[in-house]
Amino acid sequence: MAHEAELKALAAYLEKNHLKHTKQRELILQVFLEAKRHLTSEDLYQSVRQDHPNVGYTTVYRTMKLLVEAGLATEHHFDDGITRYEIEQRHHDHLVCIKCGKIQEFECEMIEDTQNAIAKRYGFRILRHRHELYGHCPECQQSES
Amino acid sequence: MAHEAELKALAAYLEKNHLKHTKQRELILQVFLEAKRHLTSEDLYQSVRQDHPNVGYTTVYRTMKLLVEAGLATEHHFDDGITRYEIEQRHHDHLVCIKCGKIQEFECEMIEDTQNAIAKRYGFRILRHRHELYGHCPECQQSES
DNA sequence: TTCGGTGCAAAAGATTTGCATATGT
DNA sequence: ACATATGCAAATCTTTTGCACCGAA
Repeated sequence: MAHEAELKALAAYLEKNHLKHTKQRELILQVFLEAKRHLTSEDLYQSVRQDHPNVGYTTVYRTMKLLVEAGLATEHHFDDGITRYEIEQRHHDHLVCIKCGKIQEFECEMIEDTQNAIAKRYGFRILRHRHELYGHCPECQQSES
Repeated sequence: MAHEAELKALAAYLEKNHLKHTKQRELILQVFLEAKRHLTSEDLYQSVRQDHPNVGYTTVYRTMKLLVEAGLATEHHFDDGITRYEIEQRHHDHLVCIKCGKIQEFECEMIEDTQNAIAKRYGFRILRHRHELYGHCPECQQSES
């Protein structure tokens, strides 16, 4: 069974907060970690139900919130307004194809410096950010007339 | 009556597309332009209803989509997932206070250059982007213990 | 007169909540 | 045993749609 580290992190978080370690929570975390990134709640629900048809929507929603709290997942709202979850990992930003929906991640430290300068100018204390570039991916450019 | 330019732009758009120039459309545009930025549909609906209690939600939603089409407004999805509209103007990005909700706009050309470099690396053609910094505004930092 | 527009109510989609039951601790 | 978690159904919230009626072109 994979994802030892995450399972341990979940257990630690649950214990620390006097919450219970249930089959469902572990299961949803597993499915989430195994799946490709940027899942909607619906995606997760469907995947979970394949093996465990008795799990409800409610539990998926509640568990994803919990995983975000525990620092194991992050929530994203891209421009279509649908909530997506992603595995928490090193910070990065996104290139989103508005034709096929593909999401490409990228990292860029140079931008982070610039952000700090902007924040200072307005007196903000930055805690996090989003930086998303929308356009056409290479494949979709090919299929353009 | 203010906002001559926008009203004219609306009229031109309507005519070009064989759509009708109605009281409601003009009214909603007026309210939108007069209000402070980053309005939700709910905000708009409430404002419009103050003077014209007969206007329906439906019309507000439909009109805002139309204004976006016409290039008079832009749609934003910040991290709370609620759709907000903003007056279309020179491109800029946002600093969002996650305590009081204040939104500060900023512009930064340097970042744009970096974006182009990233896009080239992945072969994307960028059409638009979002860049949002989340944190605490100066006022909210003051009131921190 | 004709076709698009409006407003209501109902539908739809995503997410949350109430509650009785089930299950970790 | 006790407190939290679960799953269902119902409730919410935001946005969209169907439809009869209204109004601009």
